[in-house]
Amino acid sequence: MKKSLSMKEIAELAGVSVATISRVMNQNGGYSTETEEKVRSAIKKYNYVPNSAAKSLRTNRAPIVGIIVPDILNEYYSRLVFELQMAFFEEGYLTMICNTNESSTLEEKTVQALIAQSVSGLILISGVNYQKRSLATGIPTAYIDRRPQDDERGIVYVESDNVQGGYMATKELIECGCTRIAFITDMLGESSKIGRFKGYCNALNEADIPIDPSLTMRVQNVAIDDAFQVVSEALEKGITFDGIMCTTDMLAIGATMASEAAGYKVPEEMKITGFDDVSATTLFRPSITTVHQNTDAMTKLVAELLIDLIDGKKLKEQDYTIPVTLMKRASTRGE
Amino acid sequence: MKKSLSMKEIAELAGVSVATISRVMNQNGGYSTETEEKVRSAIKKYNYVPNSAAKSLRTNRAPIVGIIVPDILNEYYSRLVFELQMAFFEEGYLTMICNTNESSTLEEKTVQALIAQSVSGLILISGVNYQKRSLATGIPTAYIDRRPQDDERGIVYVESDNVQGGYMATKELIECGCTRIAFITDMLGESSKIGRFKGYCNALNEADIPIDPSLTMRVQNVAIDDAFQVVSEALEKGITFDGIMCTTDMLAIGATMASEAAGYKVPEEMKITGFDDVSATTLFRPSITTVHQNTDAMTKLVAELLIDLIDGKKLKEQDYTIPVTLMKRASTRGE
DNA sequence: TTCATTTGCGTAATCGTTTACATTTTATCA
DNA sequence: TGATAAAATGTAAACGATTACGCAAATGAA
Repeated sequence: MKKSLSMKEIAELAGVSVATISRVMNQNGGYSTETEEKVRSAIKKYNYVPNSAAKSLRTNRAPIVGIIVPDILNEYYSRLVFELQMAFFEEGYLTMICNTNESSTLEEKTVQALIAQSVSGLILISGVNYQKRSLATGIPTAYIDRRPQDDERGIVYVESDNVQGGYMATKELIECGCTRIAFITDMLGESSKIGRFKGYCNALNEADIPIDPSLTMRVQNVAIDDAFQVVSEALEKGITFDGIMCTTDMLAIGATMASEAAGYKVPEEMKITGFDDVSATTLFRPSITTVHQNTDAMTKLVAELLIDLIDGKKLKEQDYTIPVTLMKRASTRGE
Repeated sequence: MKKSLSMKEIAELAGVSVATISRVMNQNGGYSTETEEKVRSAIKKYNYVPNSAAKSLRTNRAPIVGIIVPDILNEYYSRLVFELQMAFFEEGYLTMICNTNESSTLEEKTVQALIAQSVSGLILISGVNYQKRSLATGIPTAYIDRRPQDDERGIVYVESDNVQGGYMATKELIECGCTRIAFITDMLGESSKIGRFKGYCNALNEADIPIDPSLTMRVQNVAIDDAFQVVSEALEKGITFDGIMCTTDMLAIGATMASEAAGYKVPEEMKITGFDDVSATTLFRPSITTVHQNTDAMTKLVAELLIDLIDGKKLKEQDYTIPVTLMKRASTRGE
């Protein structure tokens, strides 16, 4: 284990003081071009790498941002994480990506651990307001995709226009001739899902279709099997509907499978929409009509906001909503 | 910004010295149960969180392991990363997951950055031997999935039995009646792909089928479109074959689409196998016969090995191969 | 030339831990 | 009871950076 040289040693080798090395490293000025040259060549020659623990200790901040994600196996979230990482790397930040598996206890532990690492900032996909719980006080924090339930507009938040997305998906079903439209979601606790439900209601109201509570179905996980089961049961029980709006693509795929298994042709006798536009929507037959979230815009924006926060800038706006796009495919319109 | 208390302050509040606090925190012994109780309650009461930068500075090691992954949007890799993260979290390590997008310059930068963070160890999915390049000297390192090309058995490495996997997939095609079997892969530079090719050759040899170089096709990326194109072209050119062994599932899906587009029925007239067993293989119709990698065993093992390395233990064995399983599905056998 | 500024650089305190060593307290035993 | 060993606790020096402060030399104005 060849330990790397410290600033002090480099200083001796370069014939200057540690202060000068530090100044050159951080380009703080207060040195001549001549000295700078001397220092730079010593740094290069001896391959000096500053000790970031010492730096963090002194400056009370590491060039790292923590990212809390509930389920990295979900393609939508892994896309978010991927883009976040790229955005931060370009700005000189490393990211610690932490998957919480939708477990709040694991999430809390992880946030603790990240804080202990004195990360510069936190990106959260979470329904918990840590600032309020005074866990993350003082650490710049921005939320994306999910808004904490107990938010009082104190947080920085970026989301898709879920209401609009829910509205567009439902309207597509109506336009394609559906008159009884079911709604499937996992827990309605997440703000994004609530928005989608609101959009669903808006579209129905606009078309003067009454909202039938028996057509709202809940599911434990956003998994194909869960949707399959709940749709199969509803159909068996004799509940009738000719369209299903699902709050995720996996639910839509499960719903399609169940409909077909029960003898309904999709899209002829049953039309279905998803949400997120993951790759499976075009791999699966019929391809799934879905709402595309502009993750690229979302992640770039939230990264920018967090960095502004870290740099101590005041934000004009704390709350952002990004437009979505409807992708019309076979599950509503056929090939 | 409410700064959290330091050990010194806690010490005063608890009426003991910093050394005692430290001893209790690290359970180093040398304190009475009574004192321990006093310390613990103060820690809890004032919500003390140790500063990890200071700790790292002193101990010269952060409880973090870096993970380099080439493409986190690839479900196989995201599964690997997910499991790695869980395994390390359980052992008290946080992970810094860094996606390199298959770019070697980005990869190098990232490794540099991780080292500067004084991570305790590195998990690499990479074809580059950083120890040899003396970039990562002294940092415990383990490779998974890809073996560095210039390896001289100096590294710790865990992989699937790719040769066996390639053999099983090809043999399945032969058993199902194929006589001219194509092979599609991306760059053959990666050790895993080379192994799969070797398995393919082994199976053909065993069945006395000559290896026809015109049946080996290369593709730029492991993307559906790339496979679609190369298979379509081959078919147009009049190259004949009745089976395709693909080195990833996405290639298999693309190959299937191309075959069907060219008028071949899968599996009746064209049989296809994939590799990795991602979820799309069962979503896609026909479902894809594929080789399942035991990622759970791989990640648990590599995490254990790296931690042993970090703890300074000697490893009995440096090189591990994990068995794979063939998942027989519709693309070779029909429904 | 003289005094005031500015510039360049070094000294040393500091961040919050760990830990070797010193010191005090308690336990053990003849 | 004393002497001695063992256990519990405290003191202070690191770790490697940043930075306030001070001093010397260079520059400029008069």
